[in-house]
Amino acid sequence: MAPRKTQKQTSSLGEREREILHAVVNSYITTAEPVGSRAVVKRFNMNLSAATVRNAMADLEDMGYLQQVHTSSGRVPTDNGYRYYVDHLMHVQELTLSEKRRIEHDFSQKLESADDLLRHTSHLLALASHQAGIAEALDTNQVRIQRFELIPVGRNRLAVLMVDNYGTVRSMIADLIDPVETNQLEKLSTFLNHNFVGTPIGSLANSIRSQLGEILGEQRVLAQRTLEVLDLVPQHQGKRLFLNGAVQLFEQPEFQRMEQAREVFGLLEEHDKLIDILRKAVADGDGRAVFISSENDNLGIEDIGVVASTYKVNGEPAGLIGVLGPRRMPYSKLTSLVHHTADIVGRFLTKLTK
Amino acid sequence: MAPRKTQKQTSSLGEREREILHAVVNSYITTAEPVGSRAVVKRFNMNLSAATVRNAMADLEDMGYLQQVHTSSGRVPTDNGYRYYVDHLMHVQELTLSEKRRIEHDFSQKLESADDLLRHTSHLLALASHQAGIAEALDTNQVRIQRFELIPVGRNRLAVLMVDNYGTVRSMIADLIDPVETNQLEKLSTFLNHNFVGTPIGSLANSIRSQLGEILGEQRVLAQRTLEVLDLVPQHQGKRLFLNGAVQLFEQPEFQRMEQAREVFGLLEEHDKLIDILRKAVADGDGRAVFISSENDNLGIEDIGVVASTYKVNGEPAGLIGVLGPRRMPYSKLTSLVHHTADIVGRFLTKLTK
DNA sequence: ATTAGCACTCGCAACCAACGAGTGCTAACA
DNA sequence: TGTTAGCACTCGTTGGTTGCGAGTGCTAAT
Repeated sequence: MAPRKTQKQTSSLGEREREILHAVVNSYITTAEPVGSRAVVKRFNMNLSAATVRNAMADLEDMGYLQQVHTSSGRVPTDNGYRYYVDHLMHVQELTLSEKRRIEHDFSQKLESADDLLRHTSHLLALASHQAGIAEALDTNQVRIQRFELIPVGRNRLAVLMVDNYGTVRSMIADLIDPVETNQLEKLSTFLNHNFVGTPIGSLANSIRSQLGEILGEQRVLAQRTLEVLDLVPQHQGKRLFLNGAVQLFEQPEFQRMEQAREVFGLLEEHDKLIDILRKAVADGDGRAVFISSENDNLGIEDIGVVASTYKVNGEPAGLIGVLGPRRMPYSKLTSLVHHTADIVGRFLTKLTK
Repeated sequence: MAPRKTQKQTSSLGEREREILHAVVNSYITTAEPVGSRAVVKRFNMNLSAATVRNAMADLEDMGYLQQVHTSSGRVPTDNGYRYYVDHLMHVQELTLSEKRRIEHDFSQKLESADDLLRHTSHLLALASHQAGIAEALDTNQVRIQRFELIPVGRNRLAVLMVDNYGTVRSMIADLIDPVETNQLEKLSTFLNHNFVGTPIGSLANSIRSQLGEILGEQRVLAQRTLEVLDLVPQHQGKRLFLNGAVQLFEQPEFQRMEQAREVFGLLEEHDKLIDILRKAVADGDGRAVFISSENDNLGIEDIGVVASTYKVNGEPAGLIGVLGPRRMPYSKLTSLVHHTADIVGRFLTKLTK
């Protein structure tokens, strides 16, 4: 057992400090108001006087975990405060069994396609968290072509069909100049199935471009046109991100000021940045993480928090989901919600793959 | 020529009143501030005294075209005022040739699929109008099946392919219990192509359900499963609405107050309501219209305006586009922007159909 | 019919005082 | 030596007062 600390230090916290920091963050998370020493002893009926707490809070401020919005008003957690809270203090609040059941049930209804499932996920997260719910579409390296089919349609047109390992069919139509000849078609089809089955959708275009030479000699026009069409695949992937429940952020007191609100909504429209944030949140650690506002960020957004988690398909990381809200978020509930949801999403997606 | 009016009347406006109403609305549209009598004579240097204008404005208020936000402050247009302005007063500000060119050019880049085109439209509208841009997806009755293809995939799976008259291919996969027999497949395929080609996508499900009996006897299992899959088509249509540029609304002074902003953003998330509004706007008239806030609306939203237009494919109305912003909008520019864009969208979509 | 003049209204910003929540510090206490 | 009570002080918030200015409606003169 470590010797009891009696000296204040800037590096690590004593039991009392931890307790008080915990109380402050908790209180602030629920009330959104700066919390003073008296409030702490009352709400958490500690066996301490306000003055003692006051001293401890002053220390916590010195150490950078708390912050005064102005001289002589209650304290508010800093980024570091949240960070410490999330990492060491909070009791993760597991979902109840019935909540888990409901989520599970919710998903079992929605097994059509991976996209639908993920769209639904963002919806569910928004609903359950009262924050903005985010779900990234499947990583394009996770989605692999399983089979090509070429089908003549009408006279001069060719339907190119790709079935992926999630059972989704992508299809597009190529306009040809000359009518299709069946034996050429078969050759091309064999060629595609032989060389590109198993290729991740994300790298299909490059993959094909690099092997273009091999085939061009023989069946120039047909092949050329077909490959041009295949080149378009990635765009046809559709949106990479599903987002839901943004309006709920208006409820939060921190977004009552227009500036803030505008910033956040601006961010929410920039899907690339959003994904970056999720990715950054999850970068270190075990793929489940909390991101707090301006922790080493480069974007001008203050005062947001994110809880994110990677979902895995067949054991492989395949995408991200999460919720976004004000920095002051009920992390203790949200982490379990998000992580558990990620697990379920992963399981159902895995079930979809063949 | 009608005899000059010398008497005030509540029914129709004299030349002076019209002029002044025009001035007030114009001024308010650009400045967003209540406009007083003096401001009118100054900004539009009329040969009248403020007092005279004052009287006229009082009359206009009696007639319900103007409104005072409080006793003794400038006037603001009422719904009726906007309505009169839009219908009788404003000079539609045609797009310049270069603007038209740019729009046209913009579209010619995006000829992939109808959905892409419409997504792009909402984007373009948002950009050009500085309001929220909206584009409804193609009417499901406009999209007609042109050809079915059934393709065995692997062992027990069947890909169902539908090409529509826009060249878009819809495809889904049915899991079968028994391996596919080729001759059954051909029969089913012929049946589908014979009976359902030309059916609008929107009514396909019903159409098929009603003719289910005819086929079941012969090839029960295969047919059943296939039709089940086809039943899902409408959901696979994806979102019915494309929306863009909502953030820009934050710039508008009328949405600085949180209440308003929240209301509008709430509305923007309810795509069904949005479509209703567009539809209502366009219901009467020639399919091009302006909708002003609470004109006979049932939803609790105040203070919005909409400019909408129907786009036609092969002469048939096929969907709606429009912009949404505060009631105080530069209608004279926006109407031409929206209507012209609708024309172009229609033309390009028509080009897509085969 | 139009205009000038004038008293009046009302929102808005500035200022002020009172209040109260909360602090830091000091001195007393266990 | 850590804890507590007491107290003076800070600072945001609230509510009331005031003055200003934009704009009006009305009346009387043109």
